[in-house]
Amino acid sequence: MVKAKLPDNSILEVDSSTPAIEVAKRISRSLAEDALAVKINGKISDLNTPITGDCEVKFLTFDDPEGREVYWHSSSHLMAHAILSLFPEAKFGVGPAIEDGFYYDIDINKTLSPADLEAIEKKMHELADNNEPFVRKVVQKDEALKFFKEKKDPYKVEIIGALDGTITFYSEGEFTDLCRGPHAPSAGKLKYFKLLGTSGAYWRGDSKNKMLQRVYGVSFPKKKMLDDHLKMLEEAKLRDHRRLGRELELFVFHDIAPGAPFWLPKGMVIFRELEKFIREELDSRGYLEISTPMLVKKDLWEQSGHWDHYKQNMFVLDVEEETYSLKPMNCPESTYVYKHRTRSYRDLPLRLAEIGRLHRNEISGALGGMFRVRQITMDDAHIYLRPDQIVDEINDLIDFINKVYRIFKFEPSYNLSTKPDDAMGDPKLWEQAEASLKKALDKNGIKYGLKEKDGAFYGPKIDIQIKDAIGRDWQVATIQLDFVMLPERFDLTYIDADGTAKRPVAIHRAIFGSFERFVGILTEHYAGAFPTWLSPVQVAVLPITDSFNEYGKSVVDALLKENVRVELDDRNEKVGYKIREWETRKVPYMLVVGQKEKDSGTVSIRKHREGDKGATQLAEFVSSIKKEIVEKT
RNA sequence: GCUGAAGUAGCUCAGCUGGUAGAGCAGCGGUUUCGUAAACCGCAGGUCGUGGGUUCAAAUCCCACCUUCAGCUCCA
Repeated sequence: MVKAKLPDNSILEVDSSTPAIEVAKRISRSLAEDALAVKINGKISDLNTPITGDCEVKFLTFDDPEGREVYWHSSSHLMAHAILSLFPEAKFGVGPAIEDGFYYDIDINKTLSPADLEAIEKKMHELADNNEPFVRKVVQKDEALKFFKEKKDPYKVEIIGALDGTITFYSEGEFTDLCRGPHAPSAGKLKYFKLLGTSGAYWRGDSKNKMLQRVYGVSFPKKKMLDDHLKMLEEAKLRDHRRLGRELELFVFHDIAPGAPFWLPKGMVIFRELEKFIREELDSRGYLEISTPMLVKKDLWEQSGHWDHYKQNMFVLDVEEETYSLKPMNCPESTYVYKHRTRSYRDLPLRLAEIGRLHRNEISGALGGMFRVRQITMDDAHIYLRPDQIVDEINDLIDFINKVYRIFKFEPSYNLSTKPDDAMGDPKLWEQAEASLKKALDKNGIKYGLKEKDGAFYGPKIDIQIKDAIGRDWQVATIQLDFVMLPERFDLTYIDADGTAKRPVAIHRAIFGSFERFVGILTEHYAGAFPTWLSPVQVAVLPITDSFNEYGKSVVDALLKENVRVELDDRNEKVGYKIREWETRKVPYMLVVGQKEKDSGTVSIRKHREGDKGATQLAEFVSSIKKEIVEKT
């Protein structure tokens, strides 16, 4: 008998060599039904893996991220099986589970059409109905090579050639694939699939290699889960900022300037509100705003190192015998502000903020709406400080970042990236800096992920991700410590209390990242229905007929006096028509005015998506909307 | 940059195998004066992404370029 310890700390005694699935059956029938794989002492294995000694056992279902991975991985095998039975000449690359589903890279002399995908999907259902088990088999390397050489599958042969140790095959029905596993017990567990599309992908991600076709799919054990997932994808499409940006007249793109938006008046209102907000915060937190030249000689970039490492992303131009570049980053030039006079330890931290226009020559294929542009406006800052000031400063930055994101109802999550192998600078400084970052995160009670060796060569960093209204993650803010790039390369010093010159540390940080990208994210996050403080038009006043235009005008004037962004809709249209239009423009408040309102000095409030809220005294509405704007709720 | 798909009116789209463009919405002009998501009538609007080629004839076929979209990082 051996003891299996379950996640709830209970112990189950079973005969040695009992397959894990039998343990699941003893726990509950539904668990045995839902289980996809098992984690034995932390190692994920197939359900029929025998339990040979005392161990901790956890069964993985679709509810566990690791269970989903198994599910999707098995689905990708099932898809490969279906593809092979429809297209026997297909050769296979790799087919892993990914964050939201799975894919398989295939080599086939035909571009797969949507109709092909449907056929594959149908075949997958047939194969799933056969409910063949996934069978694991350990094979010798030469045996494995022989198998795939006979199948004339060069990709698998290449993979096996690079493998050491145990090689395993998995078979499901007549389909056998090289695979580390583990897999779901049988194909029948795989119920609802949707193949989402195809794209090109180079073998091993290298553009020198042949391009394979990557088929993407997603699968779920319950129909509702698949439906919900597809609905979410639809929802994301409806929220597409490129479409909303045009419809709501925020910004447009034109062939004449690829990768750069034309900000329309309404979009510019949002831009300016964000700028105003961030400037108020900067002012209250001791930042000093600067503005540095956009066009500078290449000498600057040679000194900073960008000329060697970043030149392909820079716009370079020749002006009167000299080579210039549009700045792709603000950091090097901020050192000129630092250095324009001798700095004392009393000046530190010196927080230099710059809301600067940057130009980066992104390769054409990478451009995409506001998310990837060639011209960006960054809410950048460079903070110069003494090493002993790091903890306090990071602490303030975390507070700053949390405050900003709370306003937008984003959930931030933090990742700390530590010293990479090719790091520069004093190892002691690195140690101290990483400890400072950890201390600041802990002090704020922040749970964070650790990305070992993922820091920049010049210092460790904290990256902040946010989760939007439909659960998507975005990388936005960053806090990077820098001992080398700015301090060393630009030979920055301050005079310490003892009269000697010392080297400061620099912090690069951004909170929105870029205004362009951030406005794109906000547009999708709010699905275009911006909160009142950001909304380009905050109130629309709708007189019922033109005999109330005058009263409407007086309402507009009262709001204008309080700096509310208001428009009077005095067109010759029925009120239903006006309401429909302002609803589609996602304006937060509509004020309907007619005889009743005129007589009583009131307005009838209609809130976006909520409908009629009844009549209120004008003065009361003015003070409540002002409160809402000031509090950014 | 690479692979694939696409580009027709401000927007969404129709226009089959070649015979020189059409709808809805938006816009403009009128009629209507109306109480919470679309009143009615009329008008105007396009070098069919750009350039070249084939043809008696090209939105349609061919080539090049531009732009956009999906992907090119997830590693049996």
